[in-house]
Amino acid sequence: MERTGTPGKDAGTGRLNRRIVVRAALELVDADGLEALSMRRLGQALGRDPMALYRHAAGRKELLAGVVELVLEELEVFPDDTDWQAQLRRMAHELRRVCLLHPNVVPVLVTGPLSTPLGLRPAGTLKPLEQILGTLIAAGFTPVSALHVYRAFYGFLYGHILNELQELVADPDENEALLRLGLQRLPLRDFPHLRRMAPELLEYDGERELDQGISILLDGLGQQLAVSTGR
Amino acid sequence: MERTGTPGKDAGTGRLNRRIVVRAALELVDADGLEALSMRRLGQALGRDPMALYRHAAGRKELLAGVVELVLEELEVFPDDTDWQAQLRRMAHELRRVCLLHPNVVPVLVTGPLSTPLGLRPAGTLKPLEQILGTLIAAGFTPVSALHVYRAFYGFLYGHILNELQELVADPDENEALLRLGLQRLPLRDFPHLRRMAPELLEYDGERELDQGISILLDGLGQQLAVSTGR
DNA sequence: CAAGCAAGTGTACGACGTATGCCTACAGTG
DNA sequence: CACTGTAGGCATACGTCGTACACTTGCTTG
Repeated sequence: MERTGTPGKDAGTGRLNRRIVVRAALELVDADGLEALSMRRLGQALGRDPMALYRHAAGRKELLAGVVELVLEELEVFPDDTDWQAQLRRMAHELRRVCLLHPNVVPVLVTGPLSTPLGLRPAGTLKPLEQILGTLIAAGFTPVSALHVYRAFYGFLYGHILNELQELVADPDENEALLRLGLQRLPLRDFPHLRRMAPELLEYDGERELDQGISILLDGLGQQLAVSTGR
Repeated sequence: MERTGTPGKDAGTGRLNRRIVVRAALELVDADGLEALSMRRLGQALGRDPMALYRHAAGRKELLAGVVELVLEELEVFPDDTDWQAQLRRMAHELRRVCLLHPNVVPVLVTGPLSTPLGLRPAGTLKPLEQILGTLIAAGFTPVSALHVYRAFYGFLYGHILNELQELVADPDENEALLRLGLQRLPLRDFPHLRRMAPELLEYDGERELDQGISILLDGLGQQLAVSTGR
């Protein structure tokens, strides 16, 4: 089997392994989007026949699960901090950071769990759940309460990230024109408010929005905890 | 052009229009999932050549946007209510209800906006935004504040719905076995808490979870409003 | 060295979205 | 009535996709 003269840094030389394959997949997705990830394209990028990839990933879907796992591995884990609220805030910003680095992965990161029962998910994708459980249980929450907080927290977080990624645009000027035009096109009778909110819509600060959202959540949680403790 | 003898209720008889096409697409997705929706399958279901569908939808992606619009049309709009918090709670449950009716549509409902700027979205998909803006502005919020509340609220809502749909299972007994097995498979060192939380994980009440989440949000909002009003 | 296994490839199939050009039916107009 | 324009539909084909299956190659181990 001749392998010399194949283009690319590591492509075509040495044996593949799962990590190499998944990493190349992530690079492809980051560069050209989810739909650009085909087994043929990936095989080409690695200097291999596409069929070779099936030695390292069961199929395209499972490969994408590996990509998600790889992205979540980039989440930094923090030393134990006694302030669980500060911890949650940090985790939120960390997930935001990672998702902003890999915006094209977010759709599959967010919808993947819909088609994979928790018992079948790759361990790496369950790390955030374990992390929050650990943080909250260490802070005195019962496992049930910790789980409820996780659901509310991550529910909001995913929603926020989806919102923020919508605001990412290549060209802000072009976006403004498009938005104003699009809003004008809406029927006045049905959209009296939205039609005149272009300035507000154009002003978006994702980090601040996230901070405010987390504050709302934590305030509300604080109040609920006070209520259930005061009983 | 002979049209007689074509199977199906309305399939094959009369002219298509966009509504018929989009509705048939929704039925296909509801029955067999998003991936089952191909132009060929849809054409077959309608007793038409797949190429005929392009007269009514620009392409598959735009067709899916129409499906989402159709689903959002099912959201009931309520008479004006002076209690904006009760309104928000109702809207949340209404969206939940509709999403539970069409779980297969949720992935595209949630991720669609990532690839379509707001100015290019079908008007129907912007109805929820307008509704919340209207409700909050009528309750005295400024447009900016209303927009921020919308983002926090809908962010949480989408996250909650994604969570809840994960919990939908065909066979609860099989799910339990799978979950227990899956949790046991996790390394104890990395997942000390999650590994023993099968009972808690198995107990899920989506409606209650949503109610509690909304309460958390509204409490937190109430507190933030009190802070900014007390300035 | 031989056997076994992991990694890789050749070939092909069924399926996909949609470009392009042509056909049919119908409505409107002179 | 004949003609034109338009909406709806279809035939053909192309490039692309995921992956089944069988075979080949390379490496490791006894």
